[in-house]
Amino acid sequence: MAKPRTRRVTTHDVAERAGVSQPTVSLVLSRNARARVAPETRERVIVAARELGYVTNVIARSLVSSRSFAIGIIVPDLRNPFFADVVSGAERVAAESGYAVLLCETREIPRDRHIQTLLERQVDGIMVDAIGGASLPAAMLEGANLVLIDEPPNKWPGVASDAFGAGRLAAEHLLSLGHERFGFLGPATNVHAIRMRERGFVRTIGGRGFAVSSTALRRVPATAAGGQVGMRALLALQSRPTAVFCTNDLVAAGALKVCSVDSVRVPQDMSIVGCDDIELASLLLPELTTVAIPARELGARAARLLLNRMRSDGAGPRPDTRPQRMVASRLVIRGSTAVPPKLKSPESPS
Amino acid sequence: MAKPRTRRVTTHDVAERAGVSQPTVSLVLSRNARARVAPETRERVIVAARELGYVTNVIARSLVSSRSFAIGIIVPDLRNPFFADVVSGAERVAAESGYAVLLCETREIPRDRHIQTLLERQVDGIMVDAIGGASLPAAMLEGANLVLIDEPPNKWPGVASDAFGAGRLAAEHLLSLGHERFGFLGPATNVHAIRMRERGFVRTIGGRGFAVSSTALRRVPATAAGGQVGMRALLALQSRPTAVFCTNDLVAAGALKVCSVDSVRVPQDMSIVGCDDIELASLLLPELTTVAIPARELGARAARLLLNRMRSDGAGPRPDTRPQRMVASRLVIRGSTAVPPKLKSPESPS
DNA sequence: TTGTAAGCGTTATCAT
DNA sequence: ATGATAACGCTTACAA
Repeated sequence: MAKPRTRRVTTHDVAERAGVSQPTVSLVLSRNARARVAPETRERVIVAARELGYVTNVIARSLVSSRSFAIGIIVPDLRNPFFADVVSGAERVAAESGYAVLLCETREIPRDRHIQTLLERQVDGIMVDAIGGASLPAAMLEGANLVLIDEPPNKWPGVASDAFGAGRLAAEHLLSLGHERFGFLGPATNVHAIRMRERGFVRTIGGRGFAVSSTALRRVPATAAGGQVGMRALLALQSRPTAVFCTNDLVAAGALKVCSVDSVRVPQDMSIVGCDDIELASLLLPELTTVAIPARELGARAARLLLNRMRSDGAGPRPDTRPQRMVASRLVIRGSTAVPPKLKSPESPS
Repeated sequence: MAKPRTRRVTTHDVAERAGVSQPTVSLVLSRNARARVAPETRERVIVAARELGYVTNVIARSLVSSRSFAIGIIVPDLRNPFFADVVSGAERVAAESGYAVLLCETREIPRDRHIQTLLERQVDGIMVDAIGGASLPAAMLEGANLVLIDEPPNKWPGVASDAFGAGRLAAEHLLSLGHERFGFLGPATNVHAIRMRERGFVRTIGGRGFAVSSTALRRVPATAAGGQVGMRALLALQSRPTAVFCTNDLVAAGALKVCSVDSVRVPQDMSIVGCDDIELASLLLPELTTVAIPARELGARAARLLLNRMRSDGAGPRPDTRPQRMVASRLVIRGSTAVPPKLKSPESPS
């Protein structure tokens, strides 16, 4: 009962108890099972280990093998459901492969500091999501195993959602409904995916001869509060848009709320399209039409890519630069979009 | 330019370049700065380290110091915004203290497997949130540094939200509005905090001579879908409750949606109270009256408690069992609650 | 098949 | 003030 201040149980302890040498224990307990050990010896070791409550010391293993069996993931803010999903997907894949995940948020701690500590911890790889891949400290990351999530193709490999396609899908949907006056709500940002959503939307609209007028393109933070501010501005416009694409669902939720409060009927008077398809989207009323970005899948793929590259590592200088994997976006039509209200156009006086 | 397959830069390399011994480098680079080294020597070492791009190997440090400077956190599912907040709060505190956070979700991988790998990685502490603290493998955790989040007081210390108080606040609010027929929507679960929310509500109602009739207490999953199922059942009841408390905001969101769809006006015909106060709550229309549980604060406190216990560790057998810290709940009155509709009571024929 | 010996990159305890 | 020297607990040749 009264254990004398439990010291760690090591392979030496197990060896002693089993009456074998320490390396033999190591062979039995850790090895790829392709270690050739006499069955009865093996058995003795296993029994001794269990009786002693032996726990592998991964730290020691890491030191000698130069692999930490840990990977890091850096995201802006876990409170954004989108990033929580990305992390969740990555964690799952990593854990299933026996890798630990070191979580880093850049909300309060600068990105490069996180990178520094991850490097010091000898992580076998790092995943970076949406935090300016272009400006990463290349020197520091010399030889590091890096995978970018939702960043532009770069000196590092990565996985990305089809952000341009997301904007395009939103635009095509609204165009097909017959809309002609469009608004856009989103932040001024250097996050690639966010920019591409906007570009996909604007370009597609433009390709049909329409445009998002400069007054109807509002720069607002990518939050629900931002969406409210933006939509209020749009509603105050001389000639309101009949359809608005929002950079993400949070913004769309804010926009939707302002409409409801101001008795602007959605979708009859105003169509709203979001992006991401977080759970929130289907809880609002009307339910939000949005473009689904498979965040969890994105994280999972990034982790898989990272694990693959780690395996193939050490095989000399790698040809690297595999093509960027694109994860398809998907339009989810729900209740916040419809045909535009009858326009009071010059030709048809009301 | 063409670096010859960069081998790791070690303190030996730095020592050689600086013309000092390896331990001296260690003294300069790592130590609490209270190392007594000649200023010029120190300078030479620092310069050499920078020129070589030296990066501390925390793994090696861990091995010798028997501390990994890492902590683990185990949560059910990061996709629940509540847990994302808990993790976020913990990560922040840990990172600020130089600790890495190993993230573990029990959604797909069993809890005890996570614990095992955490232990193998020699984490300095573990935080466990809402996953059955009572049933934790005590033997395995012998001597481990554990902090429970939102679990009942136990053989391990912990921090918890005032879950009973949350239920009580919801009840008092509805009682003060004059409600007399109550419903409750929540899961049958062994998660302590969830049970206590229910108990706080039911007991408080009961203390005023009212009760949640068995038909109005619906067991549904703690999800939006569950809330929908539950509310549909309540609406179908002979004598509907006029006020419903939901175990969390997700459930409340589902309930609210069903009401809207069925043209049951909230709050005029039906009052709904949620719990957690996740962002969603203020994005719905009407905005959700709810009991705020400071998830982020909960995570932050848990991390602080853990860090404190780690410091005070090694000081022999610890008296442990410090009192459980309770984080206060707070009622947030928004738009989903109001006085009950005029009742068609037996005494006053319509 | 198994034991001996070496070493991973630190920190820590000594002498010097 | 600094340099040998010895751990930390493990994996991996290599020898027996």
